[in-house]
Amino acid sequence: MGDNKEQKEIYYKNDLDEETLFVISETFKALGDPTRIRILNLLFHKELSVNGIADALELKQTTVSHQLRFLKNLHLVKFRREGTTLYYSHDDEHVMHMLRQTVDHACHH
Amino acid sequence: MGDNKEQKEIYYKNDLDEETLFVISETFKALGDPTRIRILNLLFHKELSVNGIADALELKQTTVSHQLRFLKNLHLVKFRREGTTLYYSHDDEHVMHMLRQTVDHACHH
DNA sequence: TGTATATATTAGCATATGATCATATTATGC
DNA sequence: GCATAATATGATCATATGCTAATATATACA
Repeated sequence: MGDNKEQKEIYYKNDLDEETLFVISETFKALGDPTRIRILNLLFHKELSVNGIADALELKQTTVSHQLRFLKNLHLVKFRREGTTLYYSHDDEHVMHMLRQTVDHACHH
Repeated sequence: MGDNKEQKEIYYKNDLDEETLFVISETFKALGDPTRIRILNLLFHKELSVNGIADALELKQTTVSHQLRFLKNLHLVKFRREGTTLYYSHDDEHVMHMLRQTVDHACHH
């Protein structure tokens, strides 16, 4: 490896430690399912209730709820309560940015 | 939605069509497995033979071969032949960039 | 042709995943 | 308290996924 640009060069290990690997793969796994992609894409602009998401995407309430729990565990979405209604919104700029980039990449092709 | 920055604003659909959805989810699925992440991370710097990858990551040759086929089908890696040896290297800058970003994101935490 | 090396393919199995149904929880208003 | 609306949870099932062993293919070279 060259010695130029040493200040900007970052050394990357040939292999990743188990914990890092787990975090990375879980993050990408979250984006590796059509239903979750649709939900996150929908939440790109606006917050929505569980039933709001279900109606917009023509999914069962229970399906949406399960996937939202999955996304919430990974801190990719958050929610606020208003009475009995929970309004969900996205909660990870990095992931949303990657999703947007990849949507663009896929569309312009 | 505002009318400002109209030239740079892009309209995104509330829902994605099936084909786009498939491409996106397959791409992220590829990055959603620890073994494939390790292989791509290893190929970030250099090209390597199948056995080279297997040795570096302490994986079976057949495991590496299977995952390379998976990645090749998605055009994420390519190879060149030299005798009986196949040297694999990465073949998708966008995906490699996302991977690097996410590795950084996961490490600095 | 035969042998050795490198890689690919097939088949099997164990586990993970995602959708659905039924049911439970939570909050509101009467 | 009771009824209703919104959401969450648990269990089940079919399918997807990933690793492995065994086998096949391909190339080089004697």
